Amino acid sequence: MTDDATRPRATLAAVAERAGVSRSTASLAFSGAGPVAAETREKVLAAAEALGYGGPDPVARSLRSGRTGIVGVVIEDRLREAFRDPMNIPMLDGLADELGTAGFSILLLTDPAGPDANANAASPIDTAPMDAVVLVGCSTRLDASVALLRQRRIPIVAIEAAPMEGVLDIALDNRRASALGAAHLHELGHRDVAVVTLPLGAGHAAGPLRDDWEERATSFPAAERLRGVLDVYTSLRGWMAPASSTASGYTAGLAILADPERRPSAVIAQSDLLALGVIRAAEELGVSVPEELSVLGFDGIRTEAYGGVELTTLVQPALEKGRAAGRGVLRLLDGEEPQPTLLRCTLRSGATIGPAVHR
Amino acid sequence: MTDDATRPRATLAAVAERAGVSRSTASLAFSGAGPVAAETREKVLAAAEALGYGGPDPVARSLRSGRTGIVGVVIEDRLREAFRDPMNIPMLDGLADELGTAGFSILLLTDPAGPDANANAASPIDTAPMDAVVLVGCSTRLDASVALLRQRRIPIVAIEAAPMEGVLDIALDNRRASALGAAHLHELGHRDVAVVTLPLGAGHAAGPLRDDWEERATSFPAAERLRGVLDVYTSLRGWMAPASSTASGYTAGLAILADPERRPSAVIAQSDLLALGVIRAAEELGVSVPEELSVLGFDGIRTEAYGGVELTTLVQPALEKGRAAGRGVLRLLDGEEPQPTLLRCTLRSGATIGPAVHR
DNA sequence: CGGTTCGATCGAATCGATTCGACCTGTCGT
DNA sequence: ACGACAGGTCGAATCGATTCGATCGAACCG
Repeated sequence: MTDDATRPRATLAAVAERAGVSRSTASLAFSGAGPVAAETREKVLAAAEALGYGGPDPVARSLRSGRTGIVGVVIEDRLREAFRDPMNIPMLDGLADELGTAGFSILLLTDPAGPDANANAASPIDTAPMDAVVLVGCSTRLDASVALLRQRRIPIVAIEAAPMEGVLDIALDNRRASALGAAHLHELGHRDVAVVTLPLGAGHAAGPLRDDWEERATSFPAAERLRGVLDVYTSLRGWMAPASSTASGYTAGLAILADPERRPSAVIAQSDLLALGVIRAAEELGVSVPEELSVLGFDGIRTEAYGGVELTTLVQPALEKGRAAGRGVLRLLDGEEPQPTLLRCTLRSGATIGPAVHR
Repeated sequence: MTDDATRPRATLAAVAERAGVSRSTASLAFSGAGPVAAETREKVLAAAEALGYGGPDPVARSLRSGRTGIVGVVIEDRLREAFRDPMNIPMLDGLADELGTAGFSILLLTDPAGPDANANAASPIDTAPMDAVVLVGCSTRLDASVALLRQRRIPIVAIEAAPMEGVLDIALDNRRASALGAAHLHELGHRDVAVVTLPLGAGHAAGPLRDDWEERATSFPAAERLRGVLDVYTSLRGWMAPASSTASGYTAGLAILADPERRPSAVIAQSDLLALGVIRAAEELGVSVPEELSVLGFDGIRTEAYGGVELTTLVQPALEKGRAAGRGVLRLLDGEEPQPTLLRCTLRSGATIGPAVHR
């Protein structure tokens, strides 16, 4: 193998010249489109080998064909945070699966700098080469970039975002599911219930939920899940977690259960990680679950890895969410006009909910 | 905003014409390189606005400049598997952090099809546009692709791979660290020890470790960690897990602890997830840790999210691993010749190791 | 045997920008 | 008042491929 790093990279033109054919023929020999005599192809391949030519330059090819084979996935967080949410992984997996078999790769686009970012600095979202974009849990902070993408005629798919014009929506029935769970608790007699919400947006302080939460919320799914609970329990105690994690759930749990006199009979946690944290707090305070306290989760994580409690929770089809987004991307790239998708969550009974006890 | 989706995307040439300037001037107006009269810039920007021009095409720009702003990260697994390993997340985070501030984005490249893949089908690894590549836990299956990357003059950084010519190596002292942990157990009097290894490669069957493991191993870090243990305990019982997960650890634990007569005094698990699984198996069999059984892990995950056992384990600097790789990429792209990095793991004492009890 | 068709190859246009060198026009210094 | 210099603009080459239409022989068919 000729592997001379000093020599400049060979081009198709050089290969063609060495093989004694035209550039067009050399191109055909590589791409396989169009008829090329076997002998000619051999000559071209031999010349390529001799020159250390590694095949056509992807960038040049993209320029001509108008396709890069890249789909951007915008995750509005540091990766660390994004992957702490266990739902993002099967979602990405479904996305990668659907896109991968169609020959596309995923470009990870994170918000390079927080809310205080320099608005003038071009972010990769605005300048990366890609054929389409998937927005994951995106807030209004991205509005400018979304407008630019639209202008660049780049198809956009949004997962669990507030519906936007010209953006294919892949949604979960967060509100309905959340209401379903709440209704279940209501049927079991629970009247004094507390909710631990997901972070509603950067403008909020973690802690007791403020009355004006709705107008200040920027996270669509977080708000929807909360609305679902309020559809059933018009008034209740709320606590906003700073993140979807067991640690935040633990803190919230301690706060909610602190005063034995004012202890609710059930806690609705708007993610399973939060629920696990609440349960740990209850254990520590000597409150037994589900006898003295019912805990409802949301997401449907495999709890086996987290210590084995069998959560009662609303299971979301995370893998399918990613798959649906992937299929949406492919359809859009094919020039079709796919319909928005609404996926349903289902209540899975575990061992963390029981009838309300009246004290 | 003019947002006419029917009209073809505007080009810089169209903008220039409408503004009554040459293409070169229009280009300068956008890029900011070179002197442009304020008035001219205004004209160009106005024309762009009117035509719905979203800025220079990234692909064309890349072709000219030779830079795409993309770094490929090759993860030889489905994403699902890759992200199940908790060490990959801080690693990726460190990588994204270092690369992101330099303006690069990460292209996720997974092995599109298993070992049975059609070797002729061009994979994204071979055809994606990128400036550099980071290999994560790569086996010999990628050799052909690596050769191609080298031919294309694309800088390559490998994390925890067997050292390769022309590839910048970012390594962990897996063997030394593993030996360190084993030596610690030895000092505490443990003589009868079992090891639960990471998957050594596709050719192996999970279960009792076979004598010929070394020649068939394709996972470099897995093999190195095992060698480290064997540096101290020249002979011991081995069990190869099919994956680094609590479930696999649990299975391994049950198998190893099944016979009370042949129960080892310590188990060396070559990842923390495996260790947690072993501990759960021990709990279930009524074997108390660390009184009756010592368990050593490897990695240093935050166990708080997994149920709260404080593992004694070898902590690897996962974030720093990613950072080092990121810096390596940047140096290589600057034409420097960075040195390979060797990062050290440290033993962190938790509550899962105790002195050997003699029965 | 002439015309048609098919297979193989080539030339040239094209994708959408960047950038170097040339050119023109004021302005400043002496 | 003249040469130097700097700012502003433009033309043309360049990046590395793909692809359409044209060309040229050879085979095939009636």
